[in-house]
Amino acid sequence: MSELAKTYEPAAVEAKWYEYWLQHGCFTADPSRVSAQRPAYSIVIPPPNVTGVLTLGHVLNNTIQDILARRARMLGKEVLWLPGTDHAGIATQNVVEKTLRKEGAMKHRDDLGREALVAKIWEWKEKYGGIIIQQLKKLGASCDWSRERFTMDADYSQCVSRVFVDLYKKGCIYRGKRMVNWCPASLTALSDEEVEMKQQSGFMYHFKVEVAEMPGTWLTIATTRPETIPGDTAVAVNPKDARYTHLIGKHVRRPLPLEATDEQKLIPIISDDYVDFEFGTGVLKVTPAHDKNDFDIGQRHKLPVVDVMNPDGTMNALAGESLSNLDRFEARKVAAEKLRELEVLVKEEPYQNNVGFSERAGVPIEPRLSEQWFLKYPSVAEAKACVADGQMKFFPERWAKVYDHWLEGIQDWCISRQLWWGHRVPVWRKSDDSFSLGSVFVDVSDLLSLSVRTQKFIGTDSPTVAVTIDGKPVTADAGELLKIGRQLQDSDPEIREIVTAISTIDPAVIAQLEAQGYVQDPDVLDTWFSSWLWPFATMGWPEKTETLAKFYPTTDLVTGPDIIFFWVARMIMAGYEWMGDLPFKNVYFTGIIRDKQGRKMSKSLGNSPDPLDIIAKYGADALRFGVMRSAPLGADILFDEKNVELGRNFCTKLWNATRFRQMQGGTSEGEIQPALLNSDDRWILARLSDAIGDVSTALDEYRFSDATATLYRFFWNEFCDWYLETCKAVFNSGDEARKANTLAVIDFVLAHTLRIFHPFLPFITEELWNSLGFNSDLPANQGGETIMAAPWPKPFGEDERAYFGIDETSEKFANAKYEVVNLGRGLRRDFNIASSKRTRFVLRPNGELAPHDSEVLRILLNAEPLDVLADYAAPKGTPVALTPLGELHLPLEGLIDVAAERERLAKELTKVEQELAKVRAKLADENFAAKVPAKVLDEHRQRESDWAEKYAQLSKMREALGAA
RNA sequence: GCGCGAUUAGCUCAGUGGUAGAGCGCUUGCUUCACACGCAAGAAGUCGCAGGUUCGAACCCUGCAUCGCGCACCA
Repeated sequence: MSELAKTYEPAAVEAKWYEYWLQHGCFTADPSRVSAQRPAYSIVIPPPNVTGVLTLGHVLNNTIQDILARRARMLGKEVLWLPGTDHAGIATQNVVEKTLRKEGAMKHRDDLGREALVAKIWEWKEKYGGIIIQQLKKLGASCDWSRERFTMDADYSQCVSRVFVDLYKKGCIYRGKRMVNWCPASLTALSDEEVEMKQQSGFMYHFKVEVAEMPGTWLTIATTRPETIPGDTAVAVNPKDARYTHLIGKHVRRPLPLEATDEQKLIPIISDDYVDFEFGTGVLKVTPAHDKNDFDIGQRHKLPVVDVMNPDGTMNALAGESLSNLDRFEARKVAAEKLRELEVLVKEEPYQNNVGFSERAGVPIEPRLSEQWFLKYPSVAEAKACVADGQMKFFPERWAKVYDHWLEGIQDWCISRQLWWGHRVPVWRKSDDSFSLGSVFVDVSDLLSLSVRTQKFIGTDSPTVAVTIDGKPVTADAGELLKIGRQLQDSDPEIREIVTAISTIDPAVIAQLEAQGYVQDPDVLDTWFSSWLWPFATMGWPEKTETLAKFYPTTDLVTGPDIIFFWVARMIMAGYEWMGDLPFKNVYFTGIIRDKQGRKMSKSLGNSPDPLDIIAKYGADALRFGVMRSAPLGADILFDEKNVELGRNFCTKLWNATRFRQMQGGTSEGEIQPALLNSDDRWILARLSDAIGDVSTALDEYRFSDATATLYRFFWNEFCDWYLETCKAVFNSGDEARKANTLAVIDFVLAHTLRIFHPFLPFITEELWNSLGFNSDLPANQGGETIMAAPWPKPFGEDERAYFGIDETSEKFANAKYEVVNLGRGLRRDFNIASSKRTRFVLRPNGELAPHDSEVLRILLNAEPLDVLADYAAPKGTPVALTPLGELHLPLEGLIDVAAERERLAKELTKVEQELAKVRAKLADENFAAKVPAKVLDEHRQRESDWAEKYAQLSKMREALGAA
C-alpha cells in the first residue's frame, strides 16, 4: 500500500480517477452482457438544455442518478445511464439571438433569415453545447458517454417526423384556428403548460355606455383591459339578471375607437349564462379576439372577431388612431385616459387579478386566435392505468394524484411553435396556398394530395368548412373532413407513399416536393414533442435494436416534479403508443433546490452558487454528500454551503481514519481470527452489518438523506469515535497477534465501508480502495481494478454472526463499557477536570472484566491509572457514578468537597425520583396492567426496577455523606 | 374555489402508539502522538392550536390557524 498524504487533495484525485474510469470503459453499457445472472439496469438522463450550465438542481438530480447507477453496477447489473442534451427551442433561439444582437450581427432574426440563423445556432451549439456535459463529468457522473444523444441528431429528428405522421394518420393531429396562448415576446404560440398564472396588481376600470335605443339609459361595465374596447363586439348580461333583461337585444355604443362612426360603434346587448351577475356590475364586455371565454361567447352568438393587436403585443390600426402602434400596457393607460376625456370613466380602483405569463419570456401572454397544429393525446388510458395499478411507482407517491388529476382534465396539446430552431413540422403544401392567419384551412392536401380549404372566417361562420376533394366540392366539419381524408389515404397507395417519405425526411423526396411547388410548413414543433420520445428514440428506435431489447423499459427516472406534465406524463403516453410498454418502472421526483432562506435559486437574486466553484473549493464528493444529506424524499432542499462543508469534513475524517490505519503498518486485510476478537471488535462488526442493511434499505426506498445519515453516524460516531479509540488499547499492548487481528478487523470494516460509501463518494473511495491495497488480491470483476466493480456488501447472516461470535450479550457488554466511559467523562466535567488531564479512576466491578476491557476503559477515560478494585473503600465524599459495570469513583485527593458531592447526588436523586414516579404512576393504573401487551408491561417493570435500584444506591451514598 | 404538503431545540430536519433525536449554531474545557475540516462535555423543546379515540398520542381521527406548492379562475 502506498503512503497517504497528510491531507486529502480532491482536485488531483478526482481528475485522475475520472480519466481512469473513462479509459477503462467502466461506464460503458453492453447489452450483450445482459443475462438472467446479470440483469439490466437503465436510466435515461433528463437531457439538460444544450445552452445550459450546471446548476445545483442538476447536481441534485444527477448525483441521485449516479448513486443509483453505481450501486446497480455493484449489485452486479449491466448498467446503462444514457446521457444527452435537449435542443430547447425557445430558450436556445433566445440565447443565440441575444448574443448575435449584442455582437451586432443582426438586429432582428429577419436580417439573417431562417437558414442563416439556424446555421448560426448550430455553430453556437457545436461550440458551447458541450459545456454542461463536461461539467457533469466533474461531478463524477458515470454516464455511458459513447451513447450521448442530442434531440436534433439526424436519426432522432427522423423519429420526431415519424411519430408526427403516425399520429396524423391515426387522426390525433389536426390543424385548426383556435384561441392559443400567444407570447408577444417570443412571437410564438405556447402550450397551456407553458403558461404560469401570477397574481398581478392592476386596476379595475368602470366605464359607462349608453343604450342606443333608450337615450339616457347607461350601463356600467367593469374591465381590467380597456385597451381591448375597440375589439368589443357585444356586451353580455346574464339572462336571469332582472336588472338588465329588458335591455337584451338592444344596443350600446362602445366608446373606442374614437374615430369610429356611430354606426360602427354599435354593438348588441346579448344574454349568456356565462355572465356572473354578482361580479362587477353584471355587465361583461365581450372581446372575442382577446379572451378565451369571450371567444366562446362570440362563437355561441356568432359575433364578429375583431383583432386589435399585432403579434408583438402592440395595437394595430383597428384599435384606432389614439392606440395604434402603442404597446398593450401603454395603450391601457391611454385608453383609460380617453375614457376619462369622454367622461364615461366612472371609477378606477386598484385590483388584484391572476394573469397568465409566458414561462420562458416572463411577459403576460396574450390570448390570440391563430392557426396551429394540435395533438389529441394518444395512449391516455394506458398512461393512467399504469400508475393507478402500481405497475409504475412514483416516489413520493403523492405525485400520482397530481399526475392523475392532470390526465383527467387533459386538453389537446398545441404543438406548433413560430420559431426556427427545432424540428420543422414535416408537412408540405402547395406554395400558392397562403399561410396567412386570416384564412382558416384544415389543409390535408399536402399530406394527402387533396385540396382542402375553408371559405369563410371561422369567427363568423359555423365550424363547417367547404372544401374540394379531388376537384369535387364537399362541405363537412373539420373532424369529419379528417375522417374522409384518412379513408382516402387508406384506399390510395400512392398517397401513403408520399406520407411515408416525408416521415423519414428523405432529402430526395423533399427536393421532389419542392420542385413540384410544395413548401414546407414554416413552424417547428414544441420541444417536448421531441423530448417525449427520449427513452426509446435514444436507443435506436424504430429499429429493433439490442439496446432497446435489453434496456427498455428503463428502470428509474429521476426528475423534478415541475416537469411532471411537460415531460413525465407525455413520455409515458409515448412509451405506450410506440413501444407498447411503459418507459420506466419507477419515477423519483426530487425536491426543488432553494437557498437557505427558502427562496428559489435565481440569477437575479444572485443566490445561485456555481457548483463548479463549490467543487473547486470542497471537492465533488463533498458537494455530492452535502446535497444528498439534505435531500429528504419529497421535500424541497434548502441549500446551505454548510452542508458541503460537512461533506468536506466527512471526507477528511475518512481520509484521516484511513491514514491512522495505515500508520499502524502490518499486512493489508489479514485473516480475522474469531478466537482473538474482543468485545469491541464484535461490536463494530455488528454495527457494520447494521449499517450495510440500513443503507441498502434506504437506497432501495430512494431515501438518500437517510442513507447518508446512516453512513455518517456509523463511520464517525461508531467507527472513529468509539472503535478506533478502543483499538489503541490493543496497539499499546505489544501483543502482536492481537494487533494483527485488530488490523484485520479495521481493514474488514474499511473495505466494506468504502464500498457502501462509493456511490455517494466515488472519488475518495476509489483513491483509498487502491492506496490501501484492497484491490490487490481481487479479480477485476470484484474490484481488482476499480472499486466500481466491487460487489455491494450484504449484512451478516446467522452463520457469519455465529462465526464472529456476535450476539446480544457481546453487544450489551460493549455498550455497557461505553456507558461507563460516558459516566466517567461526566464526572470529570462535574468536577472541572480537563479531558486532557490524566487522572485516577477506580472501578468497583460487579463482574468479570478482561484486561483488554479495563485497558479500553483506561484509555477512553484518559485515566492514569484505572484501578479495578473489588473492595475499594472510597474516602468520604469521593464522586461516584453508578455504571452498568459497577461503581466508578473519581478520587480527588485533597480536593474532596463533601458538600458539592452531596449536592450533585441530590440533583441526580431528584431526576431519578421523577423518572421513578412516572413509571410507577403508569404501572399503578389498573387499566394499564390489564390492557397493555405483555412485552410493554415487562419493559415498564424492568424500567421501574432499574430506577428503583439506582434510587436506593444513590440514597445510600447520600446518607453516607451525612446531612448537610 | 379544489387538491397536496408542512408546522418537533436558535436554524435545517429525523422520528407510524410505549423513557423526545441528529447535524449546524451556541456554552465550557482541551494543540491527548489519524484528524482543530478535530476531541470531550454541556445548555436548549408544554412536538402549531382545540377537541376526540386509546391504559397511553409528536405519531391515529375531526376541526381550526399559519406557511408553501399545484390545478382551476369572474370581466
